[in-house]
Amino acid sequence: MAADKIFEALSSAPRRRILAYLSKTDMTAGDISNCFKDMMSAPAVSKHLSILENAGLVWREKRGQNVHYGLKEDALAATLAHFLGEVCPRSRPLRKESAAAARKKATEPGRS
Amino acid sequence: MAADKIFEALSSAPRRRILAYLSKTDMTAGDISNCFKDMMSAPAVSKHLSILENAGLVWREKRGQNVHYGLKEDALAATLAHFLGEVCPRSRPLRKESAAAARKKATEPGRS
DNA sequence: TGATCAATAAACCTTTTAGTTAATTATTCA
DNA sequence: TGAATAATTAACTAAAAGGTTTATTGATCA
Repeated sequence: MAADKIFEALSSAPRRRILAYLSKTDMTAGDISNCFKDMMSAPAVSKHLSILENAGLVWREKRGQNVHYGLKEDALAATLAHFLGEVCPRSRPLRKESAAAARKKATEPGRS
Repeated sequence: MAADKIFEALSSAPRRRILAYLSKTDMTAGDISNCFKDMMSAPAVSKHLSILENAGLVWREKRGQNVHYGLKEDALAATLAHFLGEVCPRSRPLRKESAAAARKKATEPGRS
């Protein structure tokens, strides 16, 4: 199931931090690596990125020498909203609203 | 941080399944263990329950020989809504609504 | 009062995760 | 073309997760 990979990906604080960065702007692997330079090596960051990509939470695109990463908001919002709807009955109205937002977004242009 | 434990707790499919059960009704440890009887032993389920409790996602109460468990919806909803607000800008309206719902609930009677 | 049952704790084992350094691939540019 | 740079892959290690079986605790009841 897709949600398995997504929740697994979200279980790591560095990975959630990467998602937070990418929610503000797209970044290259090097940019992201720099944010963690006093915490872990570039290959470690690269692995986190591939886990996020594999979970469908980010896109990646090679441009010249660099690799750019960006957030796929909808995948994240849809999974969490679905889960909330399943587990928190009171949140079901939220889920509907989120689905509507996702639908609206899907008709707009742009990546992700 | 509290969110760390919560996301860690959510990264396991059996634990998410337990939360889904508890979203329908409170259950004893034995009830829950039964739902997993062909997948894992009772001590394994007990460990999952203690992880969920430690993350603040469920409450537990000993009644006679049994231990009853129940979902703490608000903790879950608040954490996921906060995270969504942080990472998915488009979801911020949802977050506000969720906060309002939690506030309203807080003024009502009842456990959790 | 001691046998039984529910639940958890302890001890242990195996697999997975998360990091490291060194090696590789692909691109740029002097 | 070949030196430098960005990013990833490979090989390895230490620690943590997740399961098992056995032992323990505490409540019930014949």
